[in-house]
Amino acid sequence: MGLELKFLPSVGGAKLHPSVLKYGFQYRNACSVCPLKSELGRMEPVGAKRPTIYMLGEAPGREEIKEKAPFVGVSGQLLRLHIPDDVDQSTLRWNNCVRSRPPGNRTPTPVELACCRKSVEDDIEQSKPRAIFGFGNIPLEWAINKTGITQWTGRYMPIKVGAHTCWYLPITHPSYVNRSLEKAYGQKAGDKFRSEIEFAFAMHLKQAFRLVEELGDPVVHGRIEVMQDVKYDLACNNRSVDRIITFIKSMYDEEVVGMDYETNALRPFNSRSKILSVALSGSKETLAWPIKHKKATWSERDLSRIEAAFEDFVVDSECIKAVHSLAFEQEWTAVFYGKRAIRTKRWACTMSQAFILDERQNTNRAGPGPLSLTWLTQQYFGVDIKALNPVNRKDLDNAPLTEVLPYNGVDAKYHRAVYLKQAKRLKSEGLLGTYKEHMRRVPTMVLTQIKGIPINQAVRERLEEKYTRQRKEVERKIAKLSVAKEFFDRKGIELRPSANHDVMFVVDKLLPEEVTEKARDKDEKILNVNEGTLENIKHEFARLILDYRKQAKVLSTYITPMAVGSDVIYEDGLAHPVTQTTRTRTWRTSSDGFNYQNWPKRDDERKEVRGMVKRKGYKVVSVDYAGIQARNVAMESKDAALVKAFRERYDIHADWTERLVGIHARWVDEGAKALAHDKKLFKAYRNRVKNEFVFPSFFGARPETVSHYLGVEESVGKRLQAKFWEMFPDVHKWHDKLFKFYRKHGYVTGLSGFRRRAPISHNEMINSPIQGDESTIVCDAMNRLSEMRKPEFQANMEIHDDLTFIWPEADVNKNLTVVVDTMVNCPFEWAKIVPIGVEASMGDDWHNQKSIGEYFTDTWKGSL
DNA sequence: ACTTGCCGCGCG
DNA sequence: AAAGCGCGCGGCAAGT
Repeated sequence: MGLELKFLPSVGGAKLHPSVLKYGFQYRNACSVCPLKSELGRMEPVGAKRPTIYMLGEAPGREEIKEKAPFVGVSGQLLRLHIPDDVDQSTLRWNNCVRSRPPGNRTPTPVELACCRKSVEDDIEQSKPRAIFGFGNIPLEWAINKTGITQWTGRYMPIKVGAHTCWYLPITHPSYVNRSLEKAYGQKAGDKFRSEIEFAFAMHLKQAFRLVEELGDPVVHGRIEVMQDVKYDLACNNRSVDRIITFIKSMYDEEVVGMDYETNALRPFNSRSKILSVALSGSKETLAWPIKHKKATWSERDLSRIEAAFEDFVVDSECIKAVHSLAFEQEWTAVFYGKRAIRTKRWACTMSQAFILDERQNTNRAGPGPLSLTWLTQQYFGVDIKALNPVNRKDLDNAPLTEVLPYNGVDAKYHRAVYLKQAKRLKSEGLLGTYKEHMRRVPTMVLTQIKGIPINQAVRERLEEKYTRQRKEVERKIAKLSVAKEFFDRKGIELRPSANHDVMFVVDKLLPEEVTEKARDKDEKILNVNEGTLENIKHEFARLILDYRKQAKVLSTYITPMAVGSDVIYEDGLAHPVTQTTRTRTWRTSSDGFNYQNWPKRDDERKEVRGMVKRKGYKVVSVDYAGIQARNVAMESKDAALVKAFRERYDIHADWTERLVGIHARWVDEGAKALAHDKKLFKAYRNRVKNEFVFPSFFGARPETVSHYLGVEESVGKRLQAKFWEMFPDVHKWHDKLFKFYRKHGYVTGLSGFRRRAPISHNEMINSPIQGDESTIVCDAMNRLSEMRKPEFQANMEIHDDLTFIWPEADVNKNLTVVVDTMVNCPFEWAKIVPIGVEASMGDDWHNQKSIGEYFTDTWKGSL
């Protein structure tokens, strides 16, 4: 790496921050070896000698050096603008992680940071602030050796700087706010914030000042506190049995017990899957012991005694069992100790707590995020317990027990500790009810995961053969095109239809005149080669690429991964995808490895892949809520016209199709004439109105956008939408109300009580309650069915508005009656404002389903 | 060899 | 021309 270590002195003795240790650097003579030593004007910290808050930035900029004061440039002005008026600024002290200016305002290097560290640490140690506000990623990394400021902002944690313990509050850097303004759009007139990022920044800053007043004294755990009272027993002899069983028995009397398994696999469904060790943690002591770890030398009899005692504990004990990622722990518990153990109400999940307290996370980012135990221990105890213990997590079975067991024990101990911290916060923030509703989902989803999805391999093989053949045919056709030969001549490699890079080259360089205006942006540039672009290219190549993608997508995403021996098909022949409940920012579930929620359905040919979900002698029955999101809009807005529409079965879309023709006949040139007598055509136009006007309007689309969708002039779209709001005024008012609520509280919430926190865009504000309520209704029905504790009412799949079951043919009527009854009788008072409807379809597989009935709350008589 | 980011596209 | 929202996954390119 490019670290210039050669000029760094190597002297031992001083207490070093890990990031400094990493570079083998010592503090002595720091300034004389600093790469920035020749830069002009080293800054001194300014402000209060004994500050309440220490404002820590990244490095001085040009203005700061000129004025000899930190935070006076553009970013500093923005920051000062948002410091609440009631803050006494004479109690602040200002400094940067690097005190000289890196040339061109570049990010300071690790060496530069290391050089300044001692001086900044000393200053904090001497000035003893109650809290440090760190602006941006650099101070965050400086403080806790972790990055990800957009996810850390708005949180807080105890931190130790030198000998001084205080709070650390990460906040985004004001320059990030300034940059966000360039991209911001749709600002409301008279709004004091120029973007939602700016609003979030101001809110987090205000909240930080408030927190400093409210938080108690910070406590940071070091290695000694982490390991304290963590015991383990690896002797595997008679005395171990007594000790472990006595300990397990003592846990019955605890209020809260931390619990943790170490396993050799993520899922318990294969014969090699085993629980390696177990740890329980009570108020006084934590104990970890081996189970099936390679190095465990239990006699069969001794191990079965321990297992029996533990099973009794899991099934019978009244204490709260606190784990991290309950779904994971319950899957293993159910498979190894029985399903009856997981429906007790005394489970707690620190990951779910964290999700309810702050759902913000970047699901695209690899590595531990805000819901990980790593983050939580950092946040609540100022320590990363994973970083303290270097055991190889990926191969615990081959790690020595002297590493596995302490690791296991520390985890269990902190499950308990983090649980207690978060339980307090949930209570004080009024989120216990939301947490409880969330926790109901976990055993339900776990039981669905265990139930699994049957994949018919004969169907799969036929599909694989078919689509492989079709893909090859398209490949051959593409290879024969002259542009493919030209591509080879120009690039020296064969054209790969799967490489968009290659497709772009052909489109851009070889077919420029084939590309219609529509496929270009205002600078005549082709921005992408997606479906929309390729459809507008009048050349065989574009058509063939689209065809190729269809075949390839279906194969690689849906068919090939379902093969026996792949990582989604287990030894039982079933797929066991995970239905995640702590992932989306709207309270929907998501489906993981494989994603059963996005299997083809709309495309007439490719939807046949659903035929793989099939079990001989069984029927696949899907029951979906009809138009649930539009009903959610009615529930949220209580708009009289919309409510009436649902009660009287008035078809909004059909109505507005006719109105649209009235206002703008040109839109339906041929359609206008057909409306009266051509049912199929009318349906097509109704569909357009539904998807391009009615729904987008409910969900916050601007008139410009719906105009574009419909292909009418903006003035027409504007007029049309104005009329639409005349008909549904309270929907429009509800949009506005959401915005006001958000600006007041910093989050939006649905009728179900979940929260989505800043920063969020205007349309996200509207959408989140809709999706949240939708999910609450569907998952509640799924919960109530699951809680009947009969396997037939445990859904195989949940897809946002749909529950799917796989039943023996003879049982369908009996079972479906119960499912429909449960689904239409939604217990939430807020949902009762409109009738809810479900539609059931049935088939021999998931593909060949036919509608078998529609049932509504207000007409349901209790039988099919 | 592995991670990360982007694109493209499947669903509600 | 076009931001209604929410996801997961496969392929490729580029970085380490």
